[in-house]
Amino acid sequence: MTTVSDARVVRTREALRRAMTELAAESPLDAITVRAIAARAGIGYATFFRHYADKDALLSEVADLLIREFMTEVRPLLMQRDRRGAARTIVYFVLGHLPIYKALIAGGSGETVRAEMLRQTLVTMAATRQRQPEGPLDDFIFFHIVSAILNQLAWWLRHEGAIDADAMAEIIERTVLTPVSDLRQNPPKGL
Amino acid sequence: MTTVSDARVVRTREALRRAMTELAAESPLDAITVRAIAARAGIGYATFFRHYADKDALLSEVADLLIREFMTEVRPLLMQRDRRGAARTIVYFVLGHLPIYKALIAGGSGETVRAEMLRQTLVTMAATRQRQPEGPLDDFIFFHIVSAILNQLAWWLRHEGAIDADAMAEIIERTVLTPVSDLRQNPPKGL
DNA sequence: CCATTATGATCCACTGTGTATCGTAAGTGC
DNA sequence: GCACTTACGATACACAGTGGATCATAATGG
Repeated sequence: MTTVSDARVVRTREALRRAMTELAAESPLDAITVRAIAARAGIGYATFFRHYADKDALLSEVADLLIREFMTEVRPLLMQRDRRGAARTIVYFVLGHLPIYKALIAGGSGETVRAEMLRQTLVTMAATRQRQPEGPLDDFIFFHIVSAILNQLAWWLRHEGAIDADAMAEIIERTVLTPVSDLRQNPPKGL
Repeated sequence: MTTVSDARVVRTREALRRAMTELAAESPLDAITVRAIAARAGIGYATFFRHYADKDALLSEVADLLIREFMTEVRPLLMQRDRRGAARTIVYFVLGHLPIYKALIAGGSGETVRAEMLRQTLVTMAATRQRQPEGPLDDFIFFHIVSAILNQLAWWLRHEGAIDADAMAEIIERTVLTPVSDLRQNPPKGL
């Protein structure tokens, strides 16, 4: 395959990721053609396939980079007990990278991208988990936290300005983090 | 267009809805072709287009029927203050119609179907709302309730048997309904 | 029973995908 | 700086899926 150290390759892939991000902000994923991505990136159509097997591979890479960046910042906060601090960090991190997160999480393809981010986050976290899950409840809780926060952020980014960042952090803490923490400490009987 | 009272039309459309439901349980939506739907339904390819403009129109109708059925049963419960009862009703209703809900909410196209159900539910509820939303928080809360419960049900149906119905109802009440109720009664300052 | 109308079969133009080829241009290593 | 390597753009292609059209056939409702 292509050499990764070649400056042309780096340029081309960056252009493709950028084009994908822009287009995903404007329209649903299945309305975006490979030709449109290539055209937006300013590269030839066939060249696209030298770098990515298909549209979804490119989307996966974009989502993956986003998740890595996000996790690096947010994970340390999740480990400590300060739920409000964690919520604030998440909200302000998104706010600090508004264009790309708005495009991908709340844009025309947000649906698909959130599903991909959820999938990759679950895989990543499963691999790097501190302690093993103690039962189905742990799996459920983790799934719920990630999907609920992603969906809440999507709403927030689509209604920019409707709720200020600190209020949003409080909402995430009170509607997701704290209830889930209570559930874990006092599980339903029968589990 | 086609006459709705003609027995042939009724039969054909039922066959198409059934085929769509079955196929949606098996594979992601964009992997399902109109030809496959027509073949599964036992009707001609071109006949499909006499009844639905495209695949998505059929999916919309299927989702719409599902939502009507669900709402008829669940809405009265949501109006009262008995949150645990409402959660139990939701869970047992889904359990009582397991095949179709499992197929559509948790199946191969669950992603797309949940998005469609969320969309249609928001539209329906906006039209029949008891009182007008009092601000952005009401909009947000409604979006969160519907999407969080749909996602939790999807997890539950995909991990059938992992959590029993009563425990699931308790979880929905404690992680969604009660926190949201608290939020509404005591909103973050600044809203 | 008969006029109506949905249906199945088939054909077609159109769009998007992914592969192959080939001459050109740019980058890399010495 | 120069030669070698490799990515690139352009183009052509087979293939799959879409949605519209036609027409003879069969089911339906009055």
